[in-house]
Amino acid sequence: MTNRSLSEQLRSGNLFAEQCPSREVLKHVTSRWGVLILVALRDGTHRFSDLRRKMGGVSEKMLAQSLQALEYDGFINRVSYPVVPPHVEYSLTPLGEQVSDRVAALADWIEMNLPQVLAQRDVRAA
Amino acid sequence: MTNRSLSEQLRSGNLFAEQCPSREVLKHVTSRWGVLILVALRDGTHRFSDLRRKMGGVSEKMLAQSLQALEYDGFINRVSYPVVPPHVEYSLTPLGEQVSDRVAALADWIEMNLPQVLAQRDVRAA
DNA sequence: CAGCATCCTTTATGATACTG
DNA sequence: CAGTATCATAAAGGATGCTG
Repeated sequence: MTNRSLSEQLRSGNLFAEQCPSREVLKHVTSRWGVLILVALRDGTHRFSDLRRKMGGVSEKMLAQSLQALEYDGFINRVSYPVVPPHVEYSLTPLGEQVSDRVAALADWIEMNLPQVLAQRDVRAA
Repeated sequence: MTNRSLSEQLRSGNLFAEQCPSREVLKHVTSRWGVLILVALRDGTHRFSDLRRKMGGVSEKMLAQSLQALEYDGFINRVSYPVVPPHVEYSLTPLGEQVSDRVAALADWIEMNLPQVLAQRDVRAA
């Protein structure tokens, strides 16, 4: 018999291992702007400037950089139309939709439970 | 009639708003070590050094700092026993168990789908 | 053991200017 | 429009030494 649970047996990466590449993927997905990109793209395809307008506070540089990281991991598709002015569309890949489901579940929880969290802070501060 | 979906009506915070405090909560929860702490504590109460040993690569400083942020938000309990040498136990609060569920779902997805992600990278690099 | 304080290095992020 | 390049700053992270 084994001491490892089913989820442990199915696990191909290990976030608790210092050098595991899963940590880099986690970093991309949970990065400040990565989270917002993944959530925003659930509403469908977006252009660069649409995303930028939607996500309060991103600089062009960080948006481009975050998009590239997510594209690199295969979570988003980048389609460029060779017209002038340029037209580029970003969307979730099937793999991206899966992570996005999890990321959005977390993001939604935080948005909906923000009052409870802020209340907790006050309790502890008292 | 309304144009807002149910989830929008129930949303008390908005991560897309630049100054919304939900962004800080998200930062704590999705931070490099915050994620690992929340996942690790699902196995039950841990002492400081237990956590440190479990999480490959954390420094004392970062572990303490990350624990404080999560405690501040009310996600973890810190119980200190006034003995010598010191004995401190960390555990999830009910609120913490809820975020932890979402964080762990994301973490597990990444661990289990790491091969697919790495394969995607190769495809694009080719 | 469980930290905190300090100093130092590395990333992350931002502002600005420029280009196909 | 959709970026890239550069410069500058802030934040994250780490190493070391000290303490109740």
